[in-house]
Amino acid sequence: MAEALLDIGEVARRSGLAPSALRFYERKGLIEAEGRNGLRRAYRPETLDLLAMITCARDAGFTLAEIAAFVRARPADAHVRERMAAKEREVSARIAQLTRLRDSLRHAAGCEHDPLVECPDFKRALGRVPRG
Amino acid sequence: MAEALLDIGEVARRSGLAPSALRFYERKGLIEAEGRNGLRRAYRPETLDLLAMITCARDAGFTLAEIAAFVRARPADAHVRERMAAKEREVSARIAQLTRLRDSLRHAAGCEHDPLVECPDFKRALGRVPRG
DNA sequence: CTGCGACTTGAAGCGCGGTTCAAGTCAAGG
DNA sequence: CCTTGACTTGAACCGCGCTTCAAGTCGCAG
Repeated sequence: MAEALLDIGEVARRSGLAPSALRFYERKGLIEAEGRNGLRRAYRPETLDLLAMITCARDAGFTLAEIAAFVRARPADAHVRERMAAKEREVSARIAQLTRLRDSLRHAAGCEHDPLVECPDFKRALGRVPRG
Repeated sequence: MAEALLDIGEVARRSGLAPSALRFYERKGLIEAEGRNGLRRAYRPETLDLLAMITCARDAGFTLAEIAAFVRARPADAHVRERMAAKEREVSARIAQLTRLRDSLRHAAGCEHDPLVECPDFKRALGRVPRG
């Protein structure tokens, strides 16, 4: 099965990540090479799925350290599961916030207020009136 | 009306941002002080609304430079309006992505796969199969 | 053997979004 | 007057997420 392994260059091309980024992720414990072809890192094909998940989570605003914790998670690890559940709540909150922002942008595109920022609808859509 | 202006300290307290951040935002063109009390920056109360909007957008993943462009936008500025519309699409895409991530997390919390990352449902929920 | 080209390493550098610092300035109070 | 305390400044520093660089190593073709 050793021939099934992918060279770092191939993984880079297929994942859209730079080789330097892959090595960086390895240092951070996000991925690991299964072996080497000479000096070249050789990755299992599943690593591509893992990288897809990593970039998705990263794009979603997770830090690489957080992602590393997920990546190493095993089902037995109730502790990590709880962190996942907490993250789910975080993501939900983020979605709600982004939804408000989207609505604000949608309104702003057709609004006539001069310093757009002071449009009452725009402000209301953001829903933030802490106590200022 | 000069007495209606707020000291930087007050703005910092009410907005939840550090004074250093407010000065940083000023350098970046996001906000500006209306005047000074001695050396102290004095802000108009509306600045608090502006800051609420700024932090919202920043938390949503916009760069300060992007936000600065919005902040300076005027209704006549069709160019900026288009960028807002484009941003709205971006935000929508982000919401969709986060929704997928949330569903993945939700599933992961109860999944039995050992390296969680390799759970087929988890992967499918991420919906990323570019061509790898 | 001698290139060549794609990889290897560690270390340095970068852009972002700030914070922290030293040194200075101001208004108010004693 | 002198102190106090909150501000002022520019410059340095920080953590993150990488990229870039110099120098070295490998497999393969000719």
